[in-house]
Amino acid sequence: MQIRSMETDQIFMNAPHFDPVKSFECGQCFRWHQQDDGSYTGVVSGKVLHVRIKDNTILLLGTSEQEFHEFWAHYFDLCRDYAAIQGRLLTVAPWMKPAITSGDGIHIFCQNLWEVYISFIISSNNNISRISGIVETISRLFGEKISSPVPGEWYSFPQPEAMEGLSEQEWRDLNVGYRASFLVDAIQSWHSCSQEVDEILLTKRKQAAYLSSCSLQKVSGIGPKVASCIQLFGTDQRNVFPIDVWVRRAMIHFYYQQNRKVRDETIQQDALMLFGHDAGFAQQYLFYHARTHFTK
DNA sequence: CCCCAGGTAGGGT
DNA sequence: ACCCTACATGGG
Repeated sequence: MQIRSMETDQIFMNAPHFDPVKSFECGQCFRWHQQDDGSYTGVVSGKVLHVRIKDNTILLLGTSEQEFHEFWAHYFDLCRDYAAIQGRLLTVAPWMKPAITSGDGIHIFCQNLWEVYISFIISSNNNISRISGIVETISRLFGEKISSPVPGEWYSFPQPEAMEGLSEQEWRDLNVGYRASFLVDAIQSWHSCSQEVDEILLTKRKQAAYLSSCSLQKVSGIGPKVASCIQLFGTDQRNVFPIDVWVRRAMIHFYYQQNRKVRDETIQQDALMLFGHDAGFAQQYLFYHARTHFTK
């Protein structure tokens, strides 16, 4: 990874095996938006960043070299050896080749657990553009305005306290549909949920957050798929394999030889057995490949 | 009009 | 343990 800083608020970067656009588009995050010129702007932990790709170089606007090293490098997961992950995946599953080829450059971002928790409850039986729209709306209404060198109006993802008082009807008025009652329950349950994270943060020495799928699924609106997405994108657990319509199609296509009658539990078990601690990365490659190559 | 979307809950055999 | 369906909303 190479960094250089020509003027204030601006950084040039080269990183092998990191493709920001694929990473933004692989469905892990909902607050990175493409501008008309093809660049992306995102709001993360109260910070705004503008990302432009030019001549094989990544241009970052809105941050300093110090903040980049302290914050963005970790968020973009730049220290992980993705080539090694791909090598391990191909060793245990050569049929992953096409998915890895199309998804090469995807990084799994280190996102805020609370934001992931709420966003993926909204995601159930919903499409990505509408999920993004709802997340943007609640940020504008209940988040805090951010001042940034990046032109535009920006709002942070709301803190739990800012949404604690919302009634089911108020959620419905935000067009979340039947997920309104889920969200009321989820925000209520967050306290006990985050307490579990805190306890583990205190008892373990590493900066590792851990949440069990079981405890997550006690919350109404969180089933196996959403729970594993919260684990994968909101904690540092990577031995999880969220199964949605696209990943199911990809697994049926590549691994089960078109056998449509495979249960999700079976797919989950097989994937964890095969990929182990790399399961989350395998899942991202499969999801991205299916989304970009499968018509239906 | 239909079907689909990063699914889940609740009810039936 | 395994089906089946309703569920809001917007887009194709």
